[in-house]
Amino acid sequence: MREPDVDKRDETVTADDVAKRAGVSRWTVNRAFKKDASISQKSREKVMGAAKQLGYVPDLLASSLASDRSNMVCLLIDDFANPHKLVMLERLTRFLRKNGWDTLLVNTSDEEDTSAALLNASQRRVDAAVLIGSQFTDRSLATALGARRVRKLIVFARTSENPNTISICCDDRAAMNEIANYIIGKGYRRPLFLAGPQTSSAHLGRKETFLTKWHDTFSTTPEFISVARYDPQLAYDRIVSHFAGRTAQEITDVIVCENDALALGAMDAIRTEMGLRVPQDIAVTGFDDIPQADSANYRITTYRQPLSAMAEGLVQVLKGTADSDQLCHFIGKLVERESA
Amino acid sequence: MREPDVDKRDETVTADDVAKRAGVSRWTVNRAFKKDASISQKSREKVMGAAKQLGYVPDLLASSLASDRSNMVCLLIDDFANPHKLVMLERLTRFLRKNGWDTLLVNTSDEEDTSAALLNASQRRVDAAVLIGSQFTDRSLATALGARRVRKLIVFARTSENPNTISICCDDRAAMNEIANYIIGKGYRRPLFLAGPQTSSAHLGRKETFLTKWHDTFSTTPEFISVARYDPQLAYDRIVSHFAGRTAQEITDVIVCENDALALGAMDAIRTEMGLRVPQDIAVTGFDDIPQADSANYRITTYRQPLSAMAEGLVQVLKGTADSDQLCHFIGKLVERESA
DNA sequence: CAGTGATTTGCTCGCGCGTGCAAGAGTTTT
DNA sequence: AAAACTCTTGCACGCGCGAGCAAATCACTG
Repeated sequence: MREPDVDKRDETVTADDVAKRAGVSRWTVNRAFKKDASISQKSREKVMGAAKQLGYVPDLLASSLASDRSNMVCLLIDDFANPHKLVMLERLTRFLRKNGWDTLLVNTSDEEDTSAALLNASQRRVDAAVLIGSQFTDRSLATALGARRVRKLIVFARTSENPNTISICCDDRAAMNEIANYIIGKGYRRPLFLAGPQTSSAHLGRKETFLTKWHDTFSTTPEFISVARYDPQLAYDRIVSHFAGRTAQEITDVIVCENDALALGAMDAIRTEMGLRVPQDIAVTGFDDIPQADSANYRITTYRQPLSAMAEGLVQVLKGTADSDQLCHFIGKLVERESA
Repeated sequence: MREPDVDKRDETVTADDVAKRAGVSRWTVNRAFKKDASISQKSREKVMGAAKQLGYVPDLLASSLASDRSNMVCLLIDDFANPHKLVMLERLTRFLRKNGWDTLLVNTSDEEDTSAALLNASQRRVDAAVLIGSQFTDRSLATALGARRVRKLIVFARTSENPNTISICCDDRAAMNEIANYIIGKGYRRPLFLAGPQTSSAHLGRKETFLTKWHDTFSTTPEFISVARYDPQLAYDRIVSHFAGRTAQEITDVIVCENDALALGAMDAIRTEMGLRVPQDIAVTGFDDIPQADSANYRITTYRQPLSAMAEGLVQVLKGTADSDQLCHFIGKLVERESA
């Protein structure tokens, strides 16, 4: 059996059409499509039958306009060189969709300011805007908040000092301390910290935590360098230039990277450009546990954020059932591999 | 100076409010925000002034409902293990946004069928749905077309036999022939083709083209193997199992991969698991020119699709100004590196 | 300054559905 | 069997804006 009334599909079929066919009112039709609506089993079946015949589905645009809830969230991202973003996108879209939210993806790498993008999102009445990029300064966040009708501004996988935003992230301090302890336990004593953009407070968190921890333990502050983007290529170049003309393995015995994207570049530089071995000559650690970190070529010792739990946290924030104390204290897991 | 009337921002400000303040009608207000509307310079300035004071921006939701144009396109993706997707997402979102379209990202890796996702997209009245995943069979496309109100169904970076879809892709046949010629010219004579999911007609195109070309030249048909997803890890495992217990370099001198995602895994397998060198023992070619292909560790000889031109083509399709003959014949560029 | 055409402005009606209430139907209690 | 419920259904009104037309205004010309 094929769908009946196939010819009708060109014109938009509204709840009124279904109502006429099912012999009920339009409101009963729309009730039939609401999960917890007050409607009898009998008329729901009548409606659903008619709806299927006509190929009716509720119009979410009209629904959003009328109810002032769009069931869309806007994801702002500016950091497409970092493979971890693909993982985050996969996880977030899946969890959001499973819970009834659609995802609006906005590329903010072009925008000088995120506020334009946020303004645009607000024009669509998104229920929330989620920042998962890296270049958002707290200042730009502040101005961005000028764009209202964005009910919730959420910073994902990063801490934010801005009191008007909700931050969902793992406990970076605990995580970095765990990495530091691991490194110390392994006997490394001449670390180099490779950081990302200095505008990001996340990296401030990780870098500061590591440097502080090290200082507390050995009373010396390790060297650190940074790159402008979380981009393996930039990390590669930076490592090369940092060690140019020096005997790297005598200066440094481990490179602690702010995340795996940087670690990839660092490892490539160590092996290909400098001709050294990881971890024998110089060890490397990362953060995020991206898929490549587990590949045969890299095998990076890293820290896995509990992305699914964090995505679940985001859903709870959207539902308004979140426990705000827990949102910034997700606990991940150190993944020990061969790179350190 | 900070924004005046800050206190007003909590309530939604509509065109009516602006109209009252500017001393014009509501329709004049909305005209002021339309690029090519018939409105005098003077009243536009009046309106814009009032709008800025009140913090007004047009509501795209209401606009979409009234005009039946949402200015949204839906991107369907199921292939998050392929790093190339991140590049595509970056490019597409940027071009779309620059031309006035917002992007709805739908993760279809969970869905048994894409039609559910398409149905959902249609409920949002997207102007077009763009398939950039890999698992869409032409059969599923056919059933997916049952979900109407999706004005345009576009298959991006892949050919499609379905006449109801618009396919935007580079000329795979020309590209693969170029790769084949390159390989032949380099003197390789024992190729192995590593393909992706057999449901994808794109891979059919590339694989078939290569095998046919080879047969035409040497009257022998090379061996080929395949994996279920464009995932480096799967490619790694497949290559390992394929050569298990055999002296690989005697069987094969080049592995032609359907894309870079597979090439990454293949190279890792050759070097790490089999202890061989690329390209001296076994060469490798890819397709897509993902960022990692250019990294010091891989240096993959590959084929770069003209993504920006293709994204521009998508925009033209949306605008209705596309030259349909050209949509499937974008020409890319062979990028010669050290892997073959 | 009336007359003509070009431009600008206002307006009616509708996009498809949600909210909240009141009327109707169905069920239980005494 | 009437009263007292509960559940279900229908409805007026509104969400914010757009298409298309009619009225109003403007810019010239002779």
